[in-house]
Amino acid sequence: MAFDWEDHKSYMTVKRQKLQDQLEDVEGDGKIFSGVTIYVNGYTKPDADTLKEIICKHGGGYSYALTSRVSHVIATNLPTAKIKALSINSSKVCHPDWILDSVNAGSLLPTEKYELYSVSSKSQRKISFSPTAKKEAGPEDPPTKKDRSFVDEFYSHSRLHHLSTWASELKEFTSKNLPRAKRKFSMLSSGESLRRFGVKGVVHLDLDSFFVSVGLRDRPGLHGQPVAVTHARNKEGEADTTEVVGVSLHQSMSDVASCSYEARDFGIRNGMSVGEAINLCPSLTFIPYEFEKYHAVSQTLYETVITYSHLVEPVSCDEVFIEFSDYVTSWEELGDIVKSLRSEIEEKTGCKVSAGFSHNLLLARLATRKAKPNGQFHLSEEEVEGYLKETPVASLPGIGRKMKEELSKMGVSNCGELREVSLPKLREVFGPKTGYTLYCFARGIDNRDLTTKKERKSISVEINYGMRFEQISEAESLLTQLSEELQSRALDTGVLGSSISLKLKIRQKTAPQETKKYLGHGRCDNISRSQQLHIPTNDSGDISRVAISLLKQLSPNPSDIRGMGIALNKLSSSVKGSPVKGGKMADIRTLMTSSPGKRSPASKRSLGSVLKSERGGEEGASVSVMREERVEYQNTAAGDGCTSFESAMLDLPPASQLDQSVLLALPSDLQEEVFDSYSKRQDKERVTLEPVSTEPSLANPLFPPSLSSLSNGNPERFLNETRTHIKAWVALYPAGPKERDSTIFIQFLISLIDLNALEIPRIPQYWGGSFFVKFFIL
DNA sequence: ATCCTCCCCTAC
DNA sequence: TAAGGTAGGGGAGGAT
Ligand SMILES: Nc1ccn([C@H]2C[C@H](O)[C@@H](COP(=O)(O)OP(=O)(O)OP(=O)(O)O)O2)c(=O)n1
Ligand SMILES: [Mg+2]
Repeated sequence: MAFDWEDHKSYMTVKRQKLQDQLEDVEGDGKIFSGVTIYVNGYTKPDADTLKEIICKHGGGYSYALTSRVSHVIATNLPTAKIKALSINSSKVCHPDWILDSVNAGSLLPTEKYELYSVSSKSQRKISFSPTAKKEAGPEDPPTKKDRSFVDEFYSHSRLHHLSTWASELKEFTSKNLPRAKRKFSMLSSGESLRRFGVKGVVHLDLDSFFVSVGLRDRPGLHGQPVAVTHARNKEGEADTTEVVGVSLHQSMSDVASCSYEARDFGIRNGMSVGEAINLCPSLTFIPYEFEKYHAVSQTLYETVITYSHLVEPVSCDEVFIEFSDYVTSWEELGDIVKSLRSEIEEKTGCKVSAGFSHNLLLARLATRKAKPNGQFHLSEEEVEGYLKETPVASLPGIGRKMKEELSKMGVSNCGELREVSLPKLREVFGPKTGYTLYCFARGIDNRDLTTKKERKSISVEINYGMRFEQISEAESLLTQLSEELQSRALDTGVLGSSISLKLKIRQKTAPQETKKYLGHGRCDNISRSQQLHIPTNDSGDISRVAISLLKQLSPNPSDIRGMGIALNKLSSSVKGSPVKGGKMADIRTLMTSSPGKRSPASKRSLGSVLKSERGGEEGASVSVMREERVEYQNTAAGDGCTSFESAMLDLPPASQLDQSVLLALPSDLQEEVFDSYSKRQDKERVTLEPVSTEPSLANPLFPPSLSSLSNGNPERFLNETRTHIKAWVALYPAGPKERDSTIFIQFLISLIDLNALEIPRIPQYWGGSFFVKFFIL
């Protein structure tokens, strides 16, 4: 066999990388973080253990308690009050990125940009405390493994969670940095470039057995062997690891996240269980996850890629599309660029990359399959037909287990056979869109343009592992934790949701209590229900209130719950002054008549400093301050619609819109009350009040008040507090509130209904018309 | 037609 | 033990 230059080269690269790592280690020892001792507060990314490992490796100290030794507190997200409390003993409170970036930079970076209370700090997330760990973590109460919440613990070990998180991050990174990235090549005119043929040059990059490749950087002895990344452990080719359970590994249901190509020769595949894998290859070696390393490699991959083209479409942490149409004159030239791109990435990350390229996204992707491992392949226009003919349909993106099965029933297993099926037939079986896509893909046709940024449509949190409840209250408590996690993510991404949905996995009747996978979900039915809001939110209190209400509606048997998730849908932006795409300034009429769940208009304002000053010093102050940072309510500041107050009361919410779900959740006597007030109302004449001036109303920061600032559970206090707010609000207007302003109040009441805040004061007279009237007779 | 809700499927 | 998340495309079937 001829000398394999590629292999030799990669061997050298790895060797170099290894040397470099060792050098870094030597340099790092006692260097970067000498004199630095950190204390990690709460849940961070990376987690406390990882940070400890990093800091110690680079000469710093780690403390389990906030002692005087501590020079820096590390936290990802903290309420302002807590930051102040933590920083009193002159230690700085910094984001973990300070540590990561310092390591990357090879020197101690100034903390300035990473201090949580500084203006430039990247995010201010609220920490999610679990019910069991919500005690203040003070100096005498260091965080331990034990008081980490289930949610945090789970996520820190979940590969799929990391995969999703990184994908989101990289999408954000790309859309933010792509426009201002310094590029290696300058664009050609469309007369010179590939475009002169009316053709695109699309490259698809994908790291080879990503997790394994990263793991093997530090385990050169395992190169060329069947290796898999998994949580299950026995040997590792490393001496000190205990050979725990030779036999039990055969039954392990732990997933293989990634396996080497040598392992694939045995039939092992990503996603397989360890038990299956070891049966296929008893000599398979398992190595552990190293999430932070994967993260760093992904980051480097994307930093590198965006210097090659202004057209980059992120796919995942190890996969990306790049369009070169404007940078090359021929496919040969593109091939050379791809070669250098691949070696640059391998040089920087120590991981091998394969690349496929062709004239559209589909074919570039298919070409990558042929290129792997550690190669590149150009699928030319002439080759397409022949190549596709033998390509199994399951290789087409979007065709998975189910559709492959479905096609197989039709006698179709490769693209050549798929071509024989008529378009109408495909549409009949798979629906209009899917049918058409199949028709095109079978022919190598793909007219999609590469998209560099896509607007997020939803944000969600879910756990379908380890869910075992006896009481419904336990499930509710978990929903509360998930709500906090969701709030935290919504804050980070700057979104508000107008729709909240709850998703449950419920054990199937015939499925056994004990799942095959330890604490897995087993065979389940999925059920979901959503609730529209009139005012978008990112508040965990709002979210959990709605989620729990939805849970009650779905009324599952607590012991059958195997998974739960919450999603925010119909998103709008919470960033001040940032216009929402497609958003219109809402006039009163629009607001009054809009269905719940509609996107919020561009015009927004925060509760702002007035709310803060109004209640500063009161017990609820810190809550409202936090809320102020989170939620910015939409306003009715602009527009000239004139709807009478009376008609507003009559029109909103239309009976058809009054959320059935909320209604049904009420005791039946309350339901009747509500129906009653609706039916009475229809008989009434519509009364129009004084015409209202069309000038913009006084900016009103008092309404609506923060729900979480009101006394839930105590009807009398609730009412009184709300009255206080109304009085303060009215007092703002020398000549009394304009009609339009009262609509804000109406909106507020509606939102109370949305959020089930009114479920708490279970007093019939608060409901229906009398409820509204009561507020106005102050 | 088009929209909405509740799914199912797919990909990493 | 094991860490089965998450976003998006799209279909079925009903309401408008
Ligand atoms: N079921 C899966 C599939 C993938 N991954 C993770 C581990 C993989 O390393 C990474 C990238 O997925 P790929 O599909 O790109 O697979 P690999 O990179 O491992 O192999 P290759 O791309 O060479 O086929 O995502 C996972 O955890 N579980
Ligand atoms: Mg890969």
